[in-house]
Amino acid sequence: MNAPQPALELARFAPEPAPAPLADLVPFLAAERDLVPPVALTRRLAARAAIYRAGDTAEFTYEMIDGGAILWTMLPDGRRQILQMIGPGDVFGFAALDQHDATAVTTVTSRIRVVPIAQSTRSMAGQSMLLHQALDRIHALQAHALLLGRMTALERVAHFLLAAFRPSGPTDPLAKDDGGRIRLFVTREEIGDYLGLTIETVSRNLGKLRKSGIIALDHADRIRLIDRTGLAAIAVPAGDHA
Amino acid sequence: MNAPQPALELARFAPEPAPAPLADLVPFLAAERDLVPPVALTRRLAARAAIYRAGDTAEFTYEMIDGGAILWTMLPDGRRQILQMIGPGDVFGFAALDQHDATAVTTVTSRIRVVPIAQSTRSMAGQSMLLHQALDRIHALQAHALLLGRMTALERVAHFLLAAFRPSGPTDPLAKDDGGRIRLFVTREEIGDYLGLTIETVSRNLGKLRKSGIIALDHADRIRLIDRTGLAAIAVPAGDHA
DNA sequence: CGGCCGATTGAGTTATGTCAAAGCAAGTGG
DNA sequence: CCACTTGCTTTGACATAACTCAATCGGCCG
Repeated sequence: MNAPQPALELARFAPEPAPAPLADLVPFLAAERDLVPPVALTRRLAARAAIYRAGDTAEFTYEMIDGGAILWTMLPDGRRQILQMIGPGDVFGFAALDQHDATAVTTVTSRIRVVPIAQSTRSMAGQSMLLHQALDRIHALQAHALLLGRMTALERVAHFLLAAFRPSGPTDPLAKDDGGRIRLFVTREEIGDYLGLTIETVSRNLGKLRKSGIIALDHADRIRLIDRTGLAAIAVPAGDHA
Repeated sequence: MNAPQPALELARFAPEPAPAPLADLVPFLAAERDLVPPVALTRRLAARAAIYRAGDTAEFTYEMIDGGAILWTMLPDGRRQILQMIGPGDVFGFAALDQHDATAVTTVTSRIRVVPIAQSTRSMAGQSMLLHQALDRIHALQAHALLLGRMTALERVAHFLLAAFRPSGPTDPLAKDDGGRIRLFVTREEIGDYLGLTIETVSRNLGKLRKSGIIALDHADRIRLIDRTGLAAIAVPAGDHA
């Protein structure tokens, strides 16, 4: 469980030519950000592009129009925890009002609306919106803490799948195809880093769900949901508690 | 790792005579909450008293004046995850604007300031305060996700101790005595449920830190910090990452 | 003093991690 | 168009950290 090979880790997580964070791509905003309200613009990003990185000054909030991204923190030795899978409709980047404490990277080609933070915090409506977003985030993080601290690998994977099969509501990092079949836009490693597991454990437990007839894996990233009730039963283990 | 004995769990977590949530103790606030600003009052609670429970209507925010509390969620089968250890200065109870998604219980005799939510959200200053509190919470929950998902038992215990030995800043569930010696107000079980470990693992790793001369355990709940640097080195494993 | 509750310690089990070898698609260059 | 490379996934064999079960210890309170 301890320190992996640094060189390898570095190669894996540092997008090689180190693409400039989005904030750098829109420096002109710095001048405009104190002007009239609707100062916001939409940018298109390629897959695996950094939106911002831990340590960057937090100057903007972002809204995922379409596409997907992941948000993560990591330990100095490279162990990584993915904190959120960002999908259409999600607002992010407001975690701290000074410096980002995590890194956000797209998983697929995405369109993102960029809004200066100052603009959001100025109006009552903006503040209220941010507060609601923040409370949602707290709720989700608390649920995730329960998952990371107290659930088995199988339960975690079931949870992930259940979220993935939600009818394309906000916060899914994947697009739903036709009836019940989805395409995953995240690798096993990302699923593992989200669930606090290794890729092998993720793979084995997906296999277990396949063998028990709850899902079908047409291909590594094409999954069909066969037995939603069964999946839900695993995700939320019934207990005779009051 | 699965479902423990329900009867036992129930007995452990349900404060026997089921004390009324704080909200019930101050029903008169319901009438006053729309009046002039400084409608807020301080209440004193005994140790192990419920402040609110998951499912209760969220009508108030709370500020711990002095004392301590823990905040938790649990699975239907009784597995519990403690989400926060609340100490003097901490504001809590605002996690959702409709229903509480967690349960808050004092660990020691406490004084708590109770403020109607409506009052906090009305003014710009109140909203701004809540937003800041929420962002702090997000930051802490993200750090905790990294701990739960990616750290070893020893690292988790080291983290907990480091937080416990912080100079009585907000968010410690324990009071500092004299130089470097603290008294813990939480049981091993609570530490375990906070760190995603069992009591035995907590105990063994405290023992390990004791044997390596980093802390001294005068008594189960009296700890002396001998080597802060050593403790910090364990909590944040050095890595040669960029 | 005796009982009780929490903590510690020991012994054995197991879920998950680690290391390593294939397997499989998709892409690339000859 | 095919052989090769590449990157991700799957599967197997093995190691181990953490859990489980159980006994003992140690304050504390009546």
